[in-house]
Amino acid sequence: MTTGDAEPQTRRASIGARRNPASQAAILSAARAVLAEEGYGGFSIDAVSRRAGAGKPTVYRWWKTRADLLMDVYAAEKAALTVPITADLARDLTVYTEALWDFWDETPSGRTFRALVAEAQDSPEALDTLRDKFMPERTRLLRERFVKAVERGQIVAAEIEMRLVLYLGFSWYYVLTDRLAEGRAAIAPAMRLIAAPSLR
Amino acid sequence: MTTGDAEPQTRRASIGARRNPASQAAILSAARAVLAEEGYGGFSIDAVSRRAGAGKPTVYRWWKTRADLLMDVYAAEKAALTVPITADLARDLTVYTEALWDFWDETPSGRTFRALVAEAQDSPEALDTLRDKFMPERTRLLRERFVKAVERGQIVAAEIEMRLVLYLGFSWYYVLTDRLAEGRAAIAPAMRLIAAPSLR
DNA sequence: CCATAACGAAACGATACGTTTCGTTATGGA
DNA sequence: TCCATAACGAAACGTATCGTTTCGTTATGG
Repeated sequence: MTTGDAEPQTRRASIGARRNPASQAAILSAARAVLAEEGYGGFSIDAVSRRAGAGKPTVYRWWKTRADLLMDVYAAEKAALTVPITADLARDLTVYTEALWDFWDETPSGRTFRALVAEAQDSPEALDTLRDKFMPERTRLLRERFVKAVERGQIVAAEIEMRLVLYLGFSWYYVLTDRLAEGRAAIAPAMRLIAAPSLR
Repeated sequence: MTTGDAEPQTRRASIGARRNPASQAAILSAARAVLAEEGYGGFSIDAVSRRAGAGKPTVYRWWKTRADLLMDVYAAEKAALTVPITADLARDLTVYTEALWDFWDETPSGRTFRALVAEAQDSPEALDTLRDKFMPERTRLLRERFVKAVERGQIVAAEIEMRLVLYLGFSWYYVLTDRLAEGRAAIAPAMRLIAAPSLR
């Protein structure tokens, strides 16, 4: 109860032979709160279900694995983040990255993201989820911006993947070492390098 | 016993009122084998001590935390990796990175590295160890190469940190998503970008 | 009206945590 | 030579979490 996510005292009884969305919402909210307060180390299904006032079977009914729950916690923040789209790729990337890092800082999402990456090292299934579902969804707009830059003739198509990974790795490194604040000043110059015109 | 790291059947009894280095060696070897075969998910102190034929107190006597043990497992591989030093930074980085990725692929070190990063998301102490001890040791030679490039007037000093993080993030992304094989072709062009001359 | 299914609670048997207790071993200073 | 000392492996400690099962309760929807 140290955050505003106080769960109701009243028991959430059955509403009949169908799933209760209120249970799903309570669990998501509890998961968010646990991550914010305890980080990945304190994130257990037991802790989440306790805090949500839900039974563990209810948690597993809605989410098969911890990774699935983490992904939904991340998605639930529904950040109003879009990648700007001008003719200046470096500038667009800089604006987006600064907003993303703010988002990671000001919500539990940074910790959720770190938890997802950690979870992916624990289980191959979680890694597949991260690689084949989470990342593609989250990098779609970003990739489009690189495609546009190709169409403008600024960079070559064969380098899209390489530049995208340079971009992602840069943010991953800072968030995974919990040094977002220290890396702030490096964003703009890094984006200029990542968006630099292909030579020759 | 599915690797060559078979542990002795003979019990390692006390050798008196002092630590037995054979126990340390057996535990390191067992930790290496567990990581290679089970990955981070199967890496527990129980599993390691069982495999080493050692008591858990012996493990904790030599290593305070799992992160400390993981760091020693990584260090024990003592890769014969050095960063070449010519006037061509991009080429030096490419040669080094390809060797590093081979090393990560051919030894349990890739998995050990992934385990370390995951462990750092679990505990703040492990993160400190990774950030303040492990990474500085592992990136010393790398940083020196960037310094040399500055001395040659190829890049500006203020960009060293930014370029180093671009470099590290690139490898982190591929190893943490278990996609080293797929990223191989991107190494050389990425290194050319990271080592590109500072403009103006 | 009643078969159905989700609900919270509690307990299950495993496994891992980090620590303690035990009997055994052999050192190294008195 | 003797003996306090400390590390050894083994086993057990109490606690926590895993994913599952069992239970009585609830209220739907065919």
